[in-house]
Amino acid sequence: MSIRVRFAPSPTGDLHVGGARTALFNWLMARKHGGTFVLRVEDTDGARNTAEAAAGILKGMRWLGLDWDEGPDVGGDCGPYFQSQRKDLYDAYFKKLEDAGRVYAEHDGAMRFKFSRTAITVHDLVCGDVTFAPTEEPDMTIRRPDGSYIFHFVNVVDDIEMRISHVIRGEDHLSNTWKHIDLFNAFGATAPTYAHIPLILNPDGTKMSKRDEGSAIEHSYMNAGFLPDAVFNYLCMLGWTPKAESEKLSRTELTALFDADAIHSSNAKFDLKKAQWFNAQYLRELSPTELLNHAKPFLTAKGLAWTDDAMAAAAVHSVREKVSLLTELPEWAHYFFREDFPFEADVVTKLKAKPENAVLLKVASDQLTQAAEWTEQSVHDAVEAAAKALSVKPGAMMPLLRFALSGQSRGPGVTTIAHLIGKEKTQARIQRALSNVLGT
RNA sequence: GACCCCUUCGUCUAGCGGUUAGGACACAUCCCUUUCACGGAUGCGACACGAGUUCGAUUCUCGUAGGGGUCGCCA
Repeated sequence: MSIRVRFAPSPTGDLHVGGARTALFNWLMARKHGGTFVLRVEDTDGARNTAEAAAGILKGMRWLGLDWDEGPDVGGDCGPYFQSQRKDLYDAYFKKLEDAGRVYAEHDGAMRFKFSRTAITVHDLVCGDVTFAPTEEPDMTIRRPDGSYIFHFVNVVDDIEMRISHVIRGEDHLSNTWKHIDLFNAFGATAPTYAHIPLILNPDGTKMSKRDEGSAIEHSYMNAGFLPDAVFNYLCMLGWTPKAESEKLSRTELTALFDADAIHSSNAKFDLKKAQWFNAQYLRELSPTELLNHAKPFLTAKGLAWTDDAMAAAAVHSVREKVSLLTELPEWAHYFFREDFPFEADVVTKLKAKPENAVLLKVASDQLTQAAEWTEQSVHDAVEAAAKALSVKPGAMMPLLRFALSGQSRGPGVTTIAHLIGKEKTQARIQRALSNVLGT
């Protein structure tokens, strides 16, 4: 039997970490076994669903690299993949239930499914066998008076029609799963294998909802400067521990290691700091070009522009280990992109602190002018020569140059900055610091 | 209220009857260092509680407490 899994979001809002991880585990399951990953949009609630939400969910999944084999935009043999377009099918299945005498009408026309009221056991890859005693709950409504169908019913019908072999979903569905099995039985169909994965909670242990920090993929990750690979990796670690030496694993490794049986059964609290740590790890591995590509929107959003891609790439690359999020890049690298960068207040204070600072800068400038070539080494040699000429340590000279060249008290090596901006700008910036800040 | 799931450092977790209870993030200190970081080292820090079973329980069983979930004409 081929592995067919699905992610079935309801387009009522943005893609959330919980949903994203559910999608991710399904994706991993399909990829690991060479199966099929189906994306099905459960938009049966006309009042709450929006096209924007559906588009947003697809966007988030694409960003995470969770490509689907069947579903919206890509089609497939079991379409359409929007439940709002499958009414005829549901009507046909409803008829089967009717013929079997398993449904009856309420006074207002709503239709209920008659439970079998037998003990039902859910065989779950994560939770083991969970048996529910014959229920005392009222029969469940599966069709509204207006003829539209309800979640439990369409979910089961589609899982049958789409030949879903494994249902990996949030643990919040476990308590209702016996109802689904009751329905599968009523249709004479075999229920899929279930795997109810633990929920992701807020740091304070409460249920994560749309408004909570770190919950929305687009807002908290895409726009917050995370790399998709890092989020992918971090989400995997919430509720599942691959048997590997490191926690930092590529998609390929994660796919090879994936094992639904090994998913935990206890909820996990979300830790933004650790997610950022993963991001920092991935950020540092990027080549200058890759880093620039990821950084572009964040740089331009801050008004930074450039014409030389190689230079811009080298610039962001030079500060890559200072940041853990792409959004932090502009504040660390802005002076590589503009000449009118501001001077930090304490930088001005430190420059003005000692009268001889102006002399140090002038001598350094003179030595730099004489440099025949412009490499990090030659810049370093020039600064050293200047220090020697004044009988001070290079360590006294470097900070001043840093202030002059970047307006910042922290950053990459001074020689790296000077080399990257070039000889002319280095000279000009020293002159500007001398005249504008020190007034000489 | 009924039913279901869960319970190891602050957080994510390893552990599957005998361990100095291991790792990662965070935090602290030190080293490295022209700054900030990176990196390296060290430290801090946990088996919810109570009964059993057993020669021996973090590990197995039951109970209690706590957390989460479900019981919709939401999904």
